Formats: sequence, C-alpha cells, structure tokens
Amino acid sequence: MQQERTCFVGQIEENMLDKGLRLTWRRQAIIDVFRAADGRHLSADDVLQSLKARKIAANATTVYRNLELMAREEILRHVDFHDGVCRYELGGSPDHHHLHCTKCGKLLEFDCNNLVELANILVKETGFKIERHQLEVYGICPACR
Amino acid sequence: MQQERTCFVGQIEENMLDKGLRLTWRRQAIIDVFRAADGRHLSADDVLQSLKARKIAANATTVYRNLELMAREEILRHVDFHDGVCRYELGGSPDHHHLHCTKCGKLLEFDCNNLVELANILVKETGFKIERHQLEVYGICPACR
DNA sequence: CTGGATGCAAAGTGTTTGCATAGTG
DNA sequence: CACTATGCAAACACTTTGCATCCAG
Repeated sequence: MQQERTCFVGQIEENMLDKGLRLTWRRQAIIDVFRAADGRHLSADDVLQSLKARKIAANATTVYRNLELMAREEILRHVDFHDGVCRYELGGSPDHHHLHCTKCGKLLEFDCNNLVELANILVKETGFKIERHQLEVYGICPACR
Repeated sequence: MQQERTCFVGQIEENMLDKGLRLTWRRQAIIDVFRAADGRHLSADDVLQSLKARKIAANATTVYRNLELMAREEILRHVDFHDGVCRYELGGSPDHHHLHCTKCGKLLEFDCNNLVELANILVKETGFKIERHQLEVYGICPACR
C-alpha cells in the first residue's frame, strides 16, 4: 500500500525537495496524475477525479492549494483556455501554444519561433521586459470541416 | 431626459437595427459606455458601475445578457485577460493584442502582422480553418523596471 | 516535536436561469 | 398588440478562507 502510493520518485519530486517543499502522498499522487495525463491540460476537478479513480482520498481545497503552489514553484504551468476554468500542465517550456478545434475540441500544440521573434520586436518597440505570453488559436480541424 | 438618454444614434445602433435587434435605452446606454471607455476593456461590473455613474438604472442580469448578445452579434468583442473576469471591447478588428504590465497594470495594444503570417503557416501545416486567436503578453513596463 | 499540509464547512465571486412585468417595434 | 427586454431572486460553478487536526522532516 505504502509502496503503491510512493510509486517512483523522479526528477520532479527531487526538484520539490530541493526547493524545501514537503513531499506528501497527495503531492506525489498529483504529480503522478499529471505524468499519466501525458501532456493534457487538467483542471482542478480533472485532477480530483483522477485521484478518486486511483482511490486516493483528496479534498478539492488541497488540490487547489497544491496546483497553485506547484505553479508558483514552476513545477506546473498555468494555462487558460478561456472557458472559465483554471488548467495546468506539467513543467517546463512555456513556448508552445494551442490550436483548438471549436467543433470537436481537438487540441494541437505548436511551437512558435515567430513569437520569440515577435517578443524581441515588442521589447525594442515598447521597452517592456517580457515575462510570459500565451497564444490561443481557435478554428475548425480538418476532420470537422 | 429622453434626449439625454438617446444621445446620438450612430453606426453601431443602425447596425443593431439592421440585425433586427431592439434598440432599447439600456442597450444604447451600454454602447455609450463603451464609446466613452475609448478602447478600454470593460467587465460586466465595469459597465454596471459606469451606468450607475450616469444615473441609468440597470440590472447585472441585463448587462450580462446584453454583453453576450452584442458579442454574438459582433458588436462587441470578447477578450480574456486571464484574471477570471469576462471583458469586452468595442467592435471590430480582432487583429490586435495586448501587452500587460504585471506591476502597474498598464496596457499597450499592438498589431501583429507576424501573427497573420503565423496563422498562414498553421493553416498549411495543420489544415485547421482558423477562426480566431488571442495573444496576451505579460511583462514589466519601462516605468516599472 | 514543530511548522507546514490537510479536511471540512462556510463564505465569496462572477455568472446564469426562471418567471412575472414592462416596453419596443 | 405581440413578442422581446428587463428586474428580481435564487441557483450555479469554481475557487478561497478559517480553523482544528494530522503528518513529514
């Protein structure tokens, strides 16, 4: 049981410990949920349901608190699909964006070197120090056309 | 009094009538609020407060319903600053984007031909028919650095 | 053993819905 | 005069807060 819950302790967990964060069962479970989600973008409720499916007791409050914590510590990244729900994805590179099909909901990710270029132009023209940007694109995917 | 409320009936109002929408006092007042806002991006509550300041009785429900209606009819455009509030701006060209200062809240708008180009690339690569996109950039403005 | 993590209950915020009434075209 | 817009109250979904208890380091 203990073993089931501990799963494997990977880089993310070590990262958390390095940052002085406590590594609780629930936090590990949340990380596992994101690993299993394989790049999908989960809302607090998605996480909660996944935990329930894995028979891990968890409270919505705890999930919200941990998602926010992990986003602050840059373990998760906050993304916003303009649907009124906070979503998160695992880790790292903020330089990919999303292409949504407004019919079937299919989601494609794309890198965007153009945006890096654009960011440079913006820096020159406005003097802003750019911290983050998010581009969401909506359209109809080939299958739905 | 009647005259005060009617203000001037411009293109937007004619546009509404053309679409078969009723032009009520409150709708005109809401349009006036956006005109007076001079390009700023207003939440439902902002609109409500502005109406109150102009001594126009209006109910939150009505404001929500009309903002949604006008967005559907492409009189307003829905924008989302990822702060949990729906915002709207007047009209037209969707091809400008926003640069937010995360310290002072200053807001710059910028056009983006790069994004049009990007959109073309996405169309070619993915086969999506792109309907809309929104880019929000966050950073520190020169004054705050 | 001590301070942070958790659960529970309740409050909060922004938005939506149902229904009766008022007002526009 | 018909049919839509409005106000009001209540419901709603998602998220946050306060406090007592629990547990990792």
